[in-house]
Amino acid sequence: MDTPDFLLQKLTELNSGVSAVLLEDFARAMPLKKFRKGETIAPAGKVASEVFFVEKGCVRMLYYLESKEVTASFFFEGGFTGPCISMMFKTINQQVFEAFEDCHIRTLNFDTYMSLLRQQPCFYQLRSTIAESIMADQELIIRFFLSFTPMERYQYLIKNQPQLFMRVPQHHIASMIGITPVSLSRIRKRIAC
Amino acid sequence: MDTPDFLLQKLTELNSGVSAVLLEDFARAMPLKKFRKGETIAPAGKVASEVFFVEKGCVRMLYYLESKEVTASFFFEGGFTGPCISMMFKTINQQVFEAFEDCHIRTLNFDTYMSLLRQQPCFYQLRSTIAESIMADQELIIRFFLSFTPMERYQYLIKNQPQLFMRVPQHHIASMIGITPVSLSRIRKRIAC
DNA sequence: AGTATTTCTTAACTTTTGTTAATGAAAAGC
DNA sequence: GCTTTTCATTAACAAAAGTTAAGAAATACT
Repeated sequence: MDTPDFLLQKLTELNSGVSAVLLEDFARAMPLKKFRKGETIAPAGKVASEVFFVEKGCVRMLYYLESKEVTASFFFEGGFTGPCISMMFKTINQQVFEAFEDCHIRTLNFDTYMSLLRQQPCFYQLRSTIAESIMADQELIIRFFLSFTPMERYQYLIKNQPQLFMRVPQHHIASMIGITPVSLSRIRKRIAC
Repeated sequence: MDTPDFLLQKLTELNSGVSAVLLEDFARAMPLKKFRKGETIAPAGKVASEVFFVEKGCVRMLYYLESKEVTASFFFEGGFTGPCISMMFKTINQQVFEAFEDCHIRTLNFDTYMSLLRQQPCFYQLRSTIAESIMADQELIIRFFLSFTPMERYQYLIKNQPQLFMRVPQHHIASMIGITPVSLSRIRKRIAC
């Protein structure tokens, strides 16, 4: 019913060096929560207390700025995400996470996390591995903005994140690329002709 | 003469939870290397074997793209940096690091790092802390690109990284912002009037 | 000190993006 | 099934950025 098999599989794939038995303990410490489409999984404005694993559904991460919102990214089945910075550094969270579809989310609570690390210091290996893999993803995104034009960014996403186009409307993709929906529409026309 | 006092201070400030004695061992494992202005500290195109601490001078990080180069960032005294992703995941390095001024760099070699972690597993705490602090920096940069216009990015840098403007020519700052030097010049004019 | 190089600015022109508004198509809600 | 809302496209115009080139100012080098 509520077995964390999928999470365990993804934890294993990280190759953190932590034993299978311990990874099971870790996975079991992440209870399942369900969210309806549109619900907020983590709000901005306060210190976050938990991070997530997407078991089913799709999560949108966005920033609010002067009453406007900017979509930063989407996370699908198998993804680790959440307001890590707010939770780890106890800062006010700026990253809003919302269920973009009906979602099954496994959550890792800060206190649970700390107690796991205290009991079993080799979970620090897992922590390093997760942080470093997020770091690698972010480095790609930064390079994406620094060295690609909006058109190249769009083509990059088509090639590298095709699932995005099956599940997310175009105006959110425009936002991720850093342009308006109207501009993306024009870019698509330029490519087609 | 060659004591790693400054590095030790910065390691301590990370508040990783690792004891002062062990941090000293860690700092001593990072030998000092000197680079002349313009020299390459880490090249692209091969798997990186070490990461850095800037003890003196200024390091530029850049990407090559179709014979063009894009400046991504600068690191000054007290900064941890280097081709972490290449070193940790054994991938071909894309991030070029060069001495932008004459530099004193302390280097952490991959094998040394691994042996420190093996001997003293609590260095994993340090590893997590460093990875998470880089993650926080990168998250800011992504937000910087997603939600600011070029002019707002320029104003953000003036406010938050004034040392940049004392030590780095403007065309490199334009590159970091994601625009051409000509455009930055126009933005400066718009702000002045 | 004098020359060469780098850096910044400005101009003119092209290309791209933002903005606003209107239209039609598709999807969601009841 | 019908209405409402969301979404993508297009047009027209304004604003901003890219490109190329030229010139001035600052810097580096010998």
